[in-house]
Amino acid sequence: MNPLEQMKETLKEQIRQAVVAAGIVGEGDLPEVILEVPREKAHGDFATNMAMQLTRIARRNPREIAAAIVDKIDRQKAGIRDIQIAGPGFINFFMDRSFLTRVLTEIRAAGEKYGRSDTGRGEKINVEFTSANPTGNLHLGHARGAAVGDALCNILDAAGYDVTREYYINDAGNQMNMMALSIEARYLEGLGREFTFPEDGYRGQEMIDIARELIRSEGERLLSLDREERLAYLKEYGKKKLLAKIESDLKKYRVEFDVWFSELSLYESGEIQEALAELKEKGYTYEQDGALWLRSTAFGDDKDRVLIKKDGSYTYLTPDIAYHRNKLRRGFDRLINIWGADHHGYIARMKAALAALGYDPDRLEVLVTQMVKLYQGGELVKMSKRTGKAVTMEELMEEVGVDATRYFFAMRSPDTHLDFDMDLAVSQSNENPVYYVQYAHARICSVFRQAEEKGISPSWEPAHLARLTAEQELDLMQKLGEFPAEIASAAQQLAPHRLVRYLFDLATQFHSFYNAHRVITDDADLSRARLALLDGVAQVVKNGLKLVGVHAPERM
RNA sequence: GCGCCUAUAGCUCAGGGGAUAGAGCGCUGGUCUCCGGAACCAGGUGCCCAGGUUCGAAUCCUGGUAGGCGCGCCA
Repeated sequence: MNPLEQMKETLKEQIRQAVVAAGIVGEGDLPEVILEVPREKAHGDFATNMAMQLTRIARRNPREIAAAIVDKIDRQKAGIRDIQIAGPGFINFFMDRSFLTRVLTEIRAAGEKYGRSDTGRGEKINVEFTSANPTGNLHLGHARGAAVGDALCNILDAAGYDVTREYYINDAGNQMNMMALSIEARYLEGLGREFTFPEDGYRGQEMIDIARELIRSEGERLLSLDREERLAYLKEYGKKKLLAKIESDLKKYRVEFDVWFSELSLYESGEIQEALAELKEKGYTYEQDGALWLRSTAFGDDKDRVLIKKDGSYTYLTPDIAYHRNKLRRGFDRLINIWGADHHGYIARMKAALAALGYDPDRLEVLVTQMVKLYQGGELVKMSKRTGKAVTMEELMEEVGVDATRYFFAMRSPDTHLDFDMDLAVSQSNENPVYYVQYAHARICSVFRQAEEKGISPSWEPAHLARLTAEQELDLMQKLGEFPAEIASAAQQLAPHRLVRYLFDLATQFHSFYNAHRVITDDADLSRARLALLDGVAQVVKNGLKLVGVHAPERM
């Protein structure tokens, strides 16, 4: 626990004791102490609404209650400089802030590990994201899911959860046959043979590229195979190629998965049959119109769902049930799925299926990322899956860059409909928020280069750090002290964008400080202390950006 | 028709029971003999509508309105 958190805990304990000592309520009825950092400086370093929370129980005026509590607080023990009762009954605490310099010592000692905590207590979480079908390249929407998913995983990991990143490969459904047919058509086309492009085929450029590659390596050999054999070959070949491309795109995007889980493997292992058998045994299936149905309405779904079609094949849902069952049987406490908004209608049936299998459906949490609209030159860029016209993730990385792309996606709440402004993201200017945060880091590195030339080094000697008494310095140290709690709260709320917000605010505080104070001065002790402060800021910016998947450059 | 998401400043978005609702962009003006001006400081109009719960609602509930996305024995 860092010094700031220690101070908050001590204060909370003092408040609890004071409430009881004042005889307002018994220990058992004590509400949780909520301690917040007020927006207004004039409202102190911390504030609690305890007195207002107690009005109903105590049946007294909140300001009176507040006065009674304040009277019993041991100011010295809690390191309090002043207490004020304000507004409807807030108790505002003004702390002795000299202890804040200890935050810098803490950061220095922890280095890259600063910010980590054990809030998650090693809870095992499986996060499944991206999971695009191996029928084409990753595009804009996948880039959002990947940025959010990976940042979330990093944050959960830093907060002490045991995280597994997983990609579900849909390599068994009809879409794979369609992929093979699409490549076949392009192959025939490339060889100048007669062909008909399948009606719902994939029209992306990647199908043409794969066909061309095949023509180079195989020539006309595939023509001699019988149709079934040829399509089987193309299916396998295409899958390998497309998956390799997906994996390499993600790697460029700085996302790496722990598990690539094949849907096909569920057929081979017999787990689909097992899952079906369990559902049948528990009595949640029935036959109708020649199909096998899941009675998902028994668990809050809109309608029942088909598991086995009239033709004997599975619907998409069936292997997916087996897959989620598999994840739970692997021992994960929680499953988090990140899905695009176009799949949100699927949540209810998946949860229903888990409930039917006897699992608590709340163990599955689905984060839905809303649609991304791309703007370029002030115009909406239209995309169409049918014609294969879409902005790919690769293009995005090339044109915008990984840092800006990931920052842009991570900085928004997943459930907001996002307007992605290409011009803004590309612009190497002060309009672009990603540079603002990175610049804080680069600027500090530059100061350190200057300091080194002059032979001045940072110092964490308490006597030197005690020189950091300016308000902006104390505020900065407090902000740095909040970093671990920010990570923990972003993890608990599954909200990576909160962390991005924090980093932006930290950068603002730093730039503001930097413009108001010189770091390298004639006062050697003060200079050394300020360098220690800058070291702390740089470390936190770097650690924070890393969680978002963004580099912290030393020069820009 | 039903379900999910969204509605906050001119634009893009934070805030999700608490004090005077914030930030970026854009606009206007200012700061620097000095460590990087991709910086800093100052300037302002706003919680879609109507009810309800509460000491207190932008936040929670109900009902509307508007936009997005779904609603297949496709995946």
